[in-house]
Amino acid sequence: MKVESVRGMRDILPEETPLWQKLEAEIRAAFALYGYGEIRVPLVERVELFSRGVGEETEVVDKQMYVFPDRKGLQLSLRPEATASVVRAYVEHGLHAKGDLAKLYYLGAMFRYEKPQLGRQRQFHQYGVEAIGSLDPALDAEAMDLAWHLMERLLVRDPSSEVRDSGLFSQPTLPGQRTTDNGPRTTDHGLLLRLNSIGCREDRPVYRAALQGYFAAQVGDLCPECRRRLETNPLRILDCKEEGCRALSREAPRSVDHLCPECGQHFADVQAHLEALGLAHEFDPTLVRGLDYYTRTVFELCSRDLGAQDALLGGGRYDGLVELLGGPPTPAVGFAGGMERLAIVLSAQQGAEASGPALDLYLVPIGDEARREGTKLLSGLRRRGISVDTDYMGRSLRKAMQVAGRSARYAAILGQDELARGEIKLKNLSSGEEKPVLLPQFAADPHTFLRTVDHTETL
RNA sequence: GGGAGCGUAGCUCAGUUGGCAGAGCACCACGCUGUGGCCGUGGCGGUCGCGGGUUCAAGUCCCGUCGCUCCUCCCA
Repeated sequence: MKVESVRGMRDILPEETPLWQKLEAEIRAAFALYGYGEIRVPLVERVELFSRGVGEETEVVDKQMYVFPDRKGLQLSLRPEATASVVRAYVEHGLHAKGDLAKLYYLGAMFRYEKPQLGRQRQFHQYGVEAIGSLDPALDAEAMDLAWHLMERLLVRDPSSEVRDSGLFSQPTLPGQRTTDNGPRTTDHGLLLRLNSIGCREDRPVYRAALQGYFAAQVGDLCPECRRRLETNPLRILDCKEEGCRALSREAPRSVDHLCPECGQHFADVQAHLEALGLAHEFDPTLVRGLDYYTRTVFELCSRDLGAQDALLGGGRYDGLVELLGGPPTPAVGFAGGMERLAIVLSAQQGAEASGPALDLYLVPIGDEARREGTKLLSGLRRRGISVDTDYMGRSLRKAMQVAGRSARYAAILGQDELARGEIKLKNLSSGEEKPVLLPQFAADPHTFLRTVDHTETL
């Protein structure tokens, strides 16, 4: 019986995992630089965490969330995002009682029931940060600076390597868009920060009513989906890509015109900090995010090189979520990004980058006695820090040498002749230099003896 | 959710109006009996995604289904 993977769930094979490991390492390093500590929360939560926290009417919860009963009938969800879980953990473990800003980051699998396509799986991976406990506009700016810094260290653009022709990333250059033919850059990575403020809990009903009033008067020009949104979630209309809806959205009331004095000042302060940081940002009055918990600042970091699906990560403030989930009133800000999208961009960038042999040494045994001796030798070498492997496929000497040539920097040949003399032959596989060494001494101090076949210049 | 294209060897793909299932790469053996990269010869490898239907005959035509990809949508 052949069982295949579930739709939208894919394997990441050893060929690809080094890329993911690099991604994860860069992300962890960047987060650590900004003072964030890792939190690991469960993949499974009670349904109501997301239906209440993220919002019943959001697309993510309403249409895309995996929901199932456990054996006792408890309704559970595979997490569609992590912010709600992190906040639950923050409240559950009383982190607010420590009276300090909690800076938490996570990295891991999320689940959304979507139609799979390149860079979008049903099990996908997100990284993100949550800074819980401060309303300081400088913290909003710091989150954006962190996002920007992370992309800078990942998206080092090499003009000699063309972005892979994947459709998603081969959109035609738009008018006014810069091309990549003006040499290496150290500061401009084609990044653009889109920014808006959607106000606090008090501002929202006022703005929502203003939007409803505006769109209701022109309901005939809205797409069917947006006619529904008019009642359930009028903010989402601003996000619609239908030309008719977009035209209306351009003239629609702006959330920034419905901010209370505190929110208006906060947004001004955030922008002032961004100016001070020198981050290129663009005010986008139609930017609203898909999840209900956002308040005040919302942002997306986009790449000018990615065409229509250009958002690398998104985030903002969620000053009401901690209280909503049973904690004290606590402001917070964070962002999340998709790993798959980064993996595609990175693999395009370093596709030609050849990695060296994975092993230090490959043992080529000839005959049964040598294989027995080899078993002992391998175990000892590994305990001395030499990465080493041997043939378990019964290959001929020639084939074993072939395998050695592509998987290791050195070969060690052990046969009847060598055993009789108490020796083993070491060979530098890039220079071809070869010499016999005494077996017990080599086993005791392999690093030194491997260097004795390094005299010839390697190409 | 709506629309389109594609599923043939481990991988990349040919396969004509329906008429014996193919190539390159990879793998294995040999040339070269104990020395890799190059070259040559041979070999292994297939429920043609799956299930029905039409037909003397289906990889090819029809219906269904699963999967992937693209557009749209949503977003990360």
